[in-house]
Amino acid sequence: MVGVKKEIALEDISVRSTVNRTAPIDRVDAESMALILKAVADPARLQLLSILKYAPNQEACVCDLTAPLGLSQPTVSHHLKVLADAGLLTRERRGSWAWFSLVPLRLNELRSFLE
Amino acid sequence: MVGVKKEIALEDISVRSTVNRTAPIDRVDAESMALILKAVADPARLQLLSILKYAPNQEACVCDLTAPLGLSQPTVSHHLKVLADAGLLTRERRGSWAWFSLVPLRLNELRSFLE
DNA sequence: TATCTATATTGACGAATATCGATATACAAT
DNA sequence: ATTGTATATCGATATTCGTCAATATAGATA
Repeated sequence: MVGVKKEIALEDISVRSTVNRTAPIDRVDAESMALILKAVADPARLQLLSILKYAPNQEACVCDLTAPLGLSQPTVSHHLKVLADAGLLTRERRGSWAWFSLVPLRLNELRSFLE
Repeated sequence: MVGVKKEIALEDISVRSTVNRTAPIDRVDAESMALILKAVADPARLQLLSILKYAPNQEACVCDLTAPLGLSQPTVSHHLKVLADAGLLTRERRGSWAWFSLVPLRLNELRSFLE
């Protein structure tokens, strides 16, 4: 498994985590939630989410995001991919640009998990 | 700075993160929030928080936590320290035992940050 | 005191992560 | 086709993280 990138299977989280709990989560559910939380638990990625939230149409392209973060273009691209893989952003190509948007439903899952 | 353990300064987060935002968070605030999110973004620590939530009095000692997690005692102790350093748990000694409790206020900060 | 038990700390290890420069790819426009 | 721009991927590196075995510490009890 060396060098194999882990992608998040969205179904793993979406269904089980939103159930009203009556008992502690098991390891499987905990690992699913940890995946989405890890995606958010980074200062650069928190800034990206926050910038998108306050952006017109809640969307932006990579070129608008490198400057406010003070990070290189590859690094910003990497963080956007992590967020997209976690289902928190969607990516849409328009000409040369890649536009990223928030996925409110996914963010709600995060919120509702924390009750 | 090699080998120096980072501890979270609770004041850094508690004040600024609960303010109603009108603009994207800056790097400093993002780093503060990332600290508490990192503490939560681990399957073992999510299980610990969840177990405590459903425990009588929302508290438990280390000896009750190693078995359900399937991890060694030092590892569980480590995770509890991470959560306590993030202000999410309090530790109280009673005789030989160390009892850990949830800090609801701190968990609310986490929730309210995600709006 | 000595001993037992519960918890914390240390030291080490492999795995994962954040970052960048260099490069590849995709698309647009000449 | 060529050139230019925007984005993605690759390769490397330094750092952080999760885990355990071994050990240390704290407190209870004999």
